[in-house]
Amino acid sequence: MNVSSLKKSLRPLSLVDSIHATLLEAIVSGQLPHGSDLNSVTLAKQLEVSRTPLREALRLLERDGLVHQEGNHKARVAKFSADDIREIYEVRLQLEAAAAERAAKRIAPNVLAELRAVADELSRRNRDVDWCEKAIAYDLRFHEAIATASGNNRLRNEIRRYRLLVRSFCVLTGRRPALQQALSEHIVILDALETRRPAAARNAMAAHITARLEEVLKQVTDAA
Amino acid sequence: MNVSSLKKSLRPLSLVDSIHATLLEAIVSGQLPHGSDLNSVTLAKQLEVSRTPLREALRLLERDGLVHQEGNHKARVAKFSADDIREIYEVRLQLEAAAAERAAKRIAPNVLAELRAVADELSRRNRDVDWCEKAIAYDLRFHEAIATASGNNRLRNEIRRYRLLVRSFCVLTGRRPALQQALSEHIVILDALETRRPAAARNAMAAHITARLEEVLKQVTDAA
DNA sequence: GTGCTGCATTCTGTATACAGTATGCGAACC
DNA sequence: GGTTCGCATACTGTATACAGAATGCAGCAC
Repeated sequence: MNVSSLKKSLRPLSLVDSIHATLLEAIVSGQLPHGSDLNSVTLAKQLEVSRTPLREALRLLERDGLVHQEGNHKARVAKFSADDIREIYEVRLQLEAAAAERAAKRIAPNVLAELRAVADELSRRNRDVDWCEKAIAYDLRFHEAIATASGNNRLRNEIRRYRLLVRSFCVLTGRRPALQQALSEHIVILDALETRRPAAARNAMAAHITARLEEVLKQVTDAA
Repeated sequence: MNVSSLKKSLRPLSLVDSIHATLLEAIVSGQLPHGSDLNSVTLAKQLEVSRTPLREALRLLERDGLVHQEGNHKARVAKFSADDIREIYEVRLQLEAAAAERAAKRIAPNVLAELRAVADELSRRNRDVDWCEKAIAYDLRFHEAIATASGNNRLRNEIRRYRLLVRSFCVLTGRRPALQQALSEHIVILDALETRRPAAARNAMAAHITARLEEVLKQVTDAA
């Protein structure tokens, strides 16, 4: 048996990492609304940790772009303007389009088959009660699979980072993303991947992300 | 007078930020060689700070990709394999190509004129004693100007982040980058920017970064 | 009543203290 | 002689303590 695979479970995340993960989840899930005050004393009490690891976690979140340090030494959950959202999607587009282009050459047939199978099922059974839930999980899996298939770990990490940001303002809008629409765009990308056309995959991914941006912007301006 | 513009100078960098900057400089300048041990007690003594802000700075450097946290709780200056370098340049290429494409539409004529003037001067006076120094400063300015002209702050920040990584292994190779070659590639990009051709700018930037990658890889494998 | 000043409170940033864990070396045993 | 166990040391991760800065409120002046 390969013992080294246990290492991770034996060595639990450092406090900093688990605080980071906890706050991350709280932010992207909307539990900590955009703009909320992050008082280190209060937060430390709530999380039952000391301020030292909490501070480190907050600094990481700042790097993630989810927390904004104000001039007067106050940390707040970041607020995103329409321009911020545009900027973020723009960078995300570049990263994911590159990943799709590379993935077209390298993605494993079984991964492709798996993605196609789920996409087909979602297309057929779009009246299921848990359809939304499944579709969201699929969306995650889809983008993650392509990011991984790019064969570039750093690219994959950057894509993950941006996915967090995007998730956080999907919650902000308070509405379900247009999953049905996204699914059909995914299928276009899948077609390109299956036929191993890098340029087509890039374009399809770019179109997908642009369309999602438009959707989010519409929701944001509607909400305002 | 606009007093708010003073704010930044009144509020000096936090200790964490200056430690971060100091170590960053030490790493990318080669003063702290790749692979060196980063003992928190020793480092804190050397920098005359306590371990708390130092730890935060180290974590940030880890996020920057310049420090690697090993399993046994040891921090080291990151070592980059040829594959790492390829991955980093790949991501950098996507970011900078996108910036160039956008900059072609938006870059201000006076910035363009300034870049062109320096490029011309460097082309003419390529025997000056301080030519290398000037050329390096120009390279920095060139990429920074384009990143800024992209009009996307996040994109610019990501580009800066990657430039640090790239700088750090230019030192690693222990050789001067091929500045003359880079300069002529810059001029191709400038041509595209001046004639406002986004696609051409993108392609020229992509070609430039690919060429730089090849150069660095050659130096790394030679050194090995 | 309105606005300024000074103090009390609170919060952040940094330093230090403490506990648990890894590391390296020497001694004992095979 | 080589290997293994155990201890001393050193280092990391977390908590706490302390100092300086910001905020808010009360009291005073106008």
